[in-house]
Amino acid sequence: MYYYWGGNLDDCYPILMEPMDQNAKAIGYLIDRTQKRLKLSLTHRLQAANIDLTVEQWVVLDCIHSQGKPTQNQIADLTFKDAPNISRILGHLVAKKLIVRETDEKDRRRTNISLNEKGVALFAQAFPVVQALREESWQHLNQKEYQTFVRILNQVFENLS
Amino acid sequence: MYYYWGGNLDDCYPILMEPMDQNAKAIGYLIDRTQKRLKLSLTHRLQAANIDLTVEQWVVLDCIHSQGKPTQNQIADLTFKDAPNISRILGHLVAKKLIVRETDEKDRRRTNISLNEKGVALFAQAFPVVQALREESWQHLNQKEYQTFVRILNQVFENLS
DNA sequence: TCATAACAGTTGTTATAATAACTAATTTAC
DNA sequence: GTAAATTAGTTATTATAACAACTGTTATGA
Repeated sequence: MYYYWGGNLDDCYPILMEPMDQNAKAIGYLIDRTQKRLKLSLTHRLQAANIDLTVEQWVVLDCIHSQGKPTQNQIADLTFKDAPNISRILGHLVAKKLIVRETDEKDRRRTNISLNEKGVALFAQAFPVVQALREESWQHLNQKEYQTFVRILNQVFENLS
Repeated sequence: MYYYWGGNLDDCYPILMEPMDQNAKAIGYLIDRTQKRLKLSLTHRLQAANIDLTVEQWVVLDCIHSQGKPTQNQIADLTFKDAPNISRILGHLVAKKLIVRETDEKDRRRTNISLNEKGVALFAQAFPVVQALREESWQHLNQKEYQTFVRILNQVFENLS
């Protein structure tokens, strides 16, 4: 039997299709819909809080906040996005006057990114919203389950490296 | 302590930031990167097999295959996409001559979707590719771990309903 | 029955994802 | 020391995601 990526799981449970290898599971489908709902929830909460940030913009803003003064490539690596997307997302953040682009003195190919005052303020405003979502998303689950979940998720990640 | 959505997890392990509620975890970040890699893997495998389908087009094609003759709204519900996106994805599938749109006789608002011969053939061609990915993504993990994973993932999903 | 609400689908807009092709700066190798 | 390769970032293109606004069809209710 197997479950498949892309089909109806009938109220969260996989469809039994036919006798087959038990190792073939609809991981993609299951992950996809939860990821989609998490992202949409954050989008709505940011809007409800009158915070003018998309989820992706938040991810990048958060990355810059945690890194201090990363280059665009560093942001790309850390957020698992590619260079063109980072370039454009940073463009939006610059347009919103949240960050500053500075050409690196030693290597003029590089651009160092940092939050300005408004960026720091918006991060502080958005963080509690994100934090609340994290807590709610993890309701009814304990520390051990979290560890198991992370281990399995990372195993899947590694399996495809 | 908490882990955060959007930041560097340093080789798959969460960053320790400060003493805090243990229930706040970077679920979004962890799910996001694995989902992204799964999707990219399938994209590359379909390309390598010379199958002209995007992942989303595959998901919709697979849904139609499993449902027989769904309406567009049914496809939207089953794939967790919205009506406009389904409309456009179906547009691509029609352009590729893989599916047929038919106005419902009894309710002329509805459009019934079905695979044509070429669509069935392409499904048959793509399915083993998807199946192989599913098996590989689940390597080194057993049935019990799969069940645990699904349960936790669906709990997170429900937490945000 | 006729106005109104609900429903199914389409079109337009903005943002993200992935790839390709490009410029400019720096390193490397001969 | 200079040509070639590499690296950092940008721009262009196609597809998807989410939302708003729209057309056309069916159902509801006074």
